[in-house]
Amino acid sequence: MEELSATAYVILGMVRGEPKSGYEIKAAVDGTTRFFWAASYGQIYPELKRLSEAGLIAGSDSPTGGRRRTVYAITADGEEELVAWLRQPPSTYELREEGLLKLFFADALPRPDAVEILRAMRVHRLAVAARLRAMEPLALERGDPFPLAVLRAGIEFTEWFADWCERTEAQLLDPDHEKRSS
Amino acid sequence: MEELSATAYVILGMVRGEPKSGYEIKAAVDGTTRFFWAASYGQIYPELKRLSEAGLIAGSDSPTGGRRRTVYAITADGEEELVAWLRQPPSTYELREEGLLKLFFADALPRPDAVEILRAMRVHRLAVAARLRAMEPLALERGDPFPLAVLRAGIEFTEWFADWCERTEAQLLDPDHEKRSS
DNA sequence: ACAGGCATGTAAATAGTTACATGATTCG
DNA sequence: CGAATCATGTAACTATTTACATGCCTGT
Repeated sequence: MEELSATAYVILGMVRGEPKSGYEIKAAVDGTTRFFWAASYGQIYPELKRLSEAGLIAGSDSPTGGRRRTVYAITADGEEELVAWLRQPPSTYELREEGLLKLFFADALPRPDAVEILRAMRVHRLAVAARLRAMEPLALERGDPFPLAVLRAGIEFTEWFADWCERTEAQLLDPDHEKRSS
Repeated sequence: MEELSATAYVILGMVRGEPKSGYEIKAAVDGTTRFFWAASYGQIYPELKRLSEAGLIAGSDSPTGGRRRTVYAITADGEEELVAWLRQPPSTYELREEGLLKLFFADALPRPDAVEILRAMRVHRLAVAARLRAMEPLALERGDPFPLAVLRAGIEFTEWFADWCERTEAQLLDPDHEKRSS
């Protein structure tokens, strides 16, 4: 058997516990892991078929009224595969941030426009932080320690980033006195 | 004219200032933006051809001895395109971190193995932080404020992340007394 | 002589997004 | 009734990595 894709493991992890439909998996991803690992229908549905054929998940019809619906449950093989993957040291780390890329080249802009990049980044991050903070009470209620920890990583990261933007903006406007208000 | 890819702008930004060969662009990316925006030869060389045909960069032969070599310089049109892109609010933000994904599903593992994920993440981040710190003196010498700011973002982020791993590990091992040593 | 770095490029595979098509159900 | 949501799926495109092929030049 070939290597599974990261999306395959996202699916395995998501259907562990309660079985889910493709639609529900997408919703779960959007509500939780989206901030550090996304998945689209174009990945999910074909992957569900592959995982099903490989025997790592099993689909069963579960229509809601006249609306056809297939929910997938993890199999023993699937659980084994998931756990084996979890035990391997993680190897994908990428902070894809167009704002940092633009800032890197901001020398090509007049100073006020360059600073504007930082302002835009900060505004965006503050909005994200608010959304994540709003999700925290729900995650707390659920009581699952790992998703909660991951959410808090997202919150802390986003707030740290917004703060970094603010500090860097100040430094660019007043470059000689970095240490004044420590 | 169609929209340009992010890689196209990376190239435009990299050849602004001194002209560079494809090989040098790759080296520059690996030495600087790699931590938040990478590019491979498979993207760079075809993109150089496209940008050249679009008149945004201009290549000129510049062999080193008998070794053929083409360096590309940005054109006025290219500079305009780059600046227009820099002025638009950034729109790609993604923290792709397999470790967080694994941690999210770590419920499937016995507790010590779950904690091991955090330890592996931390070890990795500490190694990255060391590499980035080693690059700081050079960036300081160069005196370009934007690349330096971006590098420092990388350092701060990496160190924050390593610290978060440590704190979260401690909390998972001793969940009831989160506030003891504030 | 040989290793390693400079240099250009392509092919194939994998990954991932976007847009669309289809149709049912629910809620206002 | 119409909009939103549930639900499944595909096609086309874009992005990205990996591996390979080729060949020159420099230092040991």
